[in-house]
Amino acid sequence: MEKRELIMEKALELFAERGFSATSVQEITEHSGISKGAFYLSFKSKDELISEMIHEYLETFVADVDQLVSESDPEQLLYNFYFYHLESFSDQSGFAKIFVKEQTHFFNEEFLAQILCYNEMIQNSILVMLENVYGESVATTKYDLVYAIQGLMKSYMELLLFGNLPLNNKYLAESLVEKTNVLANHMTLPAITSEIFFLLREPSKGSLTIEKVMESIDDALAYVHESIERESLLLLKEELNQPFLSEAVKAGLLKNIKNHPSCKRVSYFLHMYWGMKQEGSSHTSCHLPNHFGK
Amino acid sequence: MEKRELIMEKALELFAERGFSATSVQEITEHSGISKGAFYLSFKSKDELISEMIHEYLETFVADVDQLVSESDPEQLLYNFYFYHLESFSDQSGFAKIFVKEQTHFFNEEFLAQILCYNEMIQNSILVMLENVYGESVATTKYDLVYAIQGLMKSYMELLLFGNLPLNNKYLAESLVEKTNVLANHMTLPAITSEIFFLLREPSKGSLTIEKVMESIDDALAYVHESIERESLLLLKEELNQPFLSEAVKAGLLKNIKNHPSCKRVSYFLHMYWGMKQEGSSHTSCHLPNHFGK
DNA sequence: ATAATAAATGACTATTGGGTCATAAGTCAA
DNA sequence: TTGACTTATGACCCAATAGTCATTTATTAT
Repeated sequence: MEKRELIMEKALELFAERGFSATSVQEITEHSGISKGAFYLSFKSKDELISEMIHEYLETFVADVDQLVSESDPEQLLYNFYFYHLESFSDQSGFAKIFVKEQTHFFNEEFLAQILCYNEMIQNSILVMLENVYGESVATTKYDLVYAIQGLMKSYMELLLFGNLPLNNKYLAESLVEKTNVLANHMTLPAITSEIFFLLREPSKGSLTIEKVMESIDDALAYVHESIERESLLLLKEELNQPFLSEAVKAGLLKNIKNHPSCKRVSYFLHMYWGMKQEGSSHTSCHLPNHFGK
Repeated sequence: MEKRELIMEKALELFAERGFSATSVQEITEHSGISKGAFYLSFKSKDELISEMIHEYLETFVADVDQLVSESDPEQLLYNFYFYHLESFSDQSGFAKIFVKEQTHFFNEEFLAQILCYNEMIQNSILVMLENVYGESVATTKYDLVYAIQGLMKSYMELLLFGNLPLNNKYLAESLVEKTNVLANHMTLPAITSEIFFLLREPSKGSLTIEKVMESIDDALAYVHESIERESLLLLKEELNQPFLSEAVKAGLLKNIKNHPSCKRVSYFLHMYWGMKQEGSSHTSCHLPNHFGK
C-alpha cells in the first residue's frame, strides 16, 4: 500500500496550495508521476482520497490532544495545549492550510458532518482541560470559553500559516495562555451557556441513521478481503442489527478494522453512532471516546 | 440597471447556500427567470458578478463601521460596534454566510487581495475604536487586541449563522464587550506587536503594480460610455502616468466613477494604489480613507 | 403602420474534469 | 520459454459549465 501514501502525500501539497475543488485528479496523478488509472486502483474516487486524508490527520490530532489533556500537569496544561496546536500546525502546515481554507465550505455534506464530529471531540477535550485547570470556578462559563478559545486560536493560526511571519510558538502559546487565564478569571457573562452548547450538538446527530452506517459497512465489505477485518465487519454488522456483544469485544473489533484503509469511514460512523447512543440525553458523559487514543 | 439588481439578489441566495464555485451561471439565470444571454448583458463574466457583489456589500459595511466608530460615544462604542456587526450579519446573512464559507478560499488571487484590503480597513477602524475607548493604556496591546477581537467575533458569528440558535444579539454584544474589556484591561503579553502588525501588511502591497491598475482602467473604458465617467477615467489614467492633479481634483474624479457599475474595480485599485503610496513607510497614517464614507 | 433600434433568447461551442476500460507491461512459477 | 496473473496506462466517455452569437421579440420614433 505504498502507492496510497505517495498519492496522499503529493495530493496534500496540491490541496494545501489550491484547495480541493481546484485540484484535479489529473494534476494529482501528474504530480505523483503515475497514470490516472493507477489512481483509481488505490482510491474509489477523489472524494474517498479527501475523506481518507481528513481522517488520517484528524484521528491522530484528536487523539494527541486528548492524551495531552488527560496526562498534562494542570499547571502546564494550557501551555502544552496551545503549544501542541501551534507546533502541529507549523509542521503539518499542509493539513492546517486545508482546514483553514476549506473550513465550513466542505461542499460534501458528509465531510462536514465528519469534521463537525472531530470538532466536538476537540471541544470535549477543551472542556476537560478547563475543568482540570480552573475547576468549579468556570462551571458556568466553560462552554463559552470553549468558543472563545477556538476563536482566538483560529485567528492566530491563520496568521501563522499565511503571514509567514517571524512568530515564536513558545511566546505565542504564552500569550494565548494569558488570554485564556484573563478570560476565565474575569468573565461573568457567558454568551454560550450549557443549554445552548448542547442544543448546538443536537441536529448533527439526527443525520446519522442506522441505514447509513449499514451502508458504509457494505461499502467496505466490497473492498476488504483480509479475513480478520472481514469477520470483524460482519460481526459489527450483526451487532448493529441486534446487540449481543460485550463492550470489550466491540472495542476489540473496532480496533481490528481501525487501521484498514477502506474502513476509515465505517470506523468513524460506528464510533459516532454508538457514541451518541450511549450518551443519551445526559450531559455528563460527553468525553472523548477512549478508542481514539493510540 | 434593474436587471443587475435582480441577478445579484437571486445569485446571493444561491451563493449563500452553495458557495461560488458550486453555483453555475445556468442556475443563476434559471433562478432569476432570465436567459443565459441576458446575464452576459449585465455582467462581463461570472467573476465580475462575484466581484461586484463583494464590493457592494463590503463598501457600505466598511463605511458604516467607520462612521459608527468615529461618531459613537466612547462609553457606548464597543457595544455599538459589536451590535452593529451582529445585526448586519443577521439580516444580511446571505453575505455573511458567503464570507464565512469562502473565507480565505477566494480562489481568484485578485478577490483575495480585495478582501484583504477591506479587512485592513476594518482593522483600522478597530484600532481607532480601541484608542477611543481605552486611550494610551492599550498602546502596546492594541494591535494584538485587533486579532483577538476578530477571532472572537468570527467564532460567534459562525454560531449565529449556522446554528440557528435562540441567541439574543443584545446579550451577545454585551458578552463580547465584557470579553474585550477583560482582555484590554488585563492582557500584558501581546502576540502581535506593532512591528508584526505592519509587517503583515507589506506583502499584499507588492502585488498591485501600476500596470495592473492601468489595465483595469482600460478594461473599464471599454464598458463606460457616459461622458463624465469616461473623462474622469481618462484624467485619472493620465494622473497615474504622471501626477499633475491636486488632491481635491483627484478625490472628485474618484467620486465621479465610484458609483458606476463597471468602475468598482478601478475605484478599488486606485484607492489602494494611491493609499499605499501616500502611506509610505510611516505607520501613523494608516487610517480609513475618507472617500469610503458615504 | 413601419422602420429602426434595443433587449432577450437559447442552441451552440469549447473546455474541463471525474471516472472507465481495453490494452500493454511487468512478474513469476513451472 | 511459456502462460497465468497482477499492475499500470492513457485514450476515451460523459456530464457540466463558462461564454458566444445568429435570430427573435419588444420598444420606440416617425
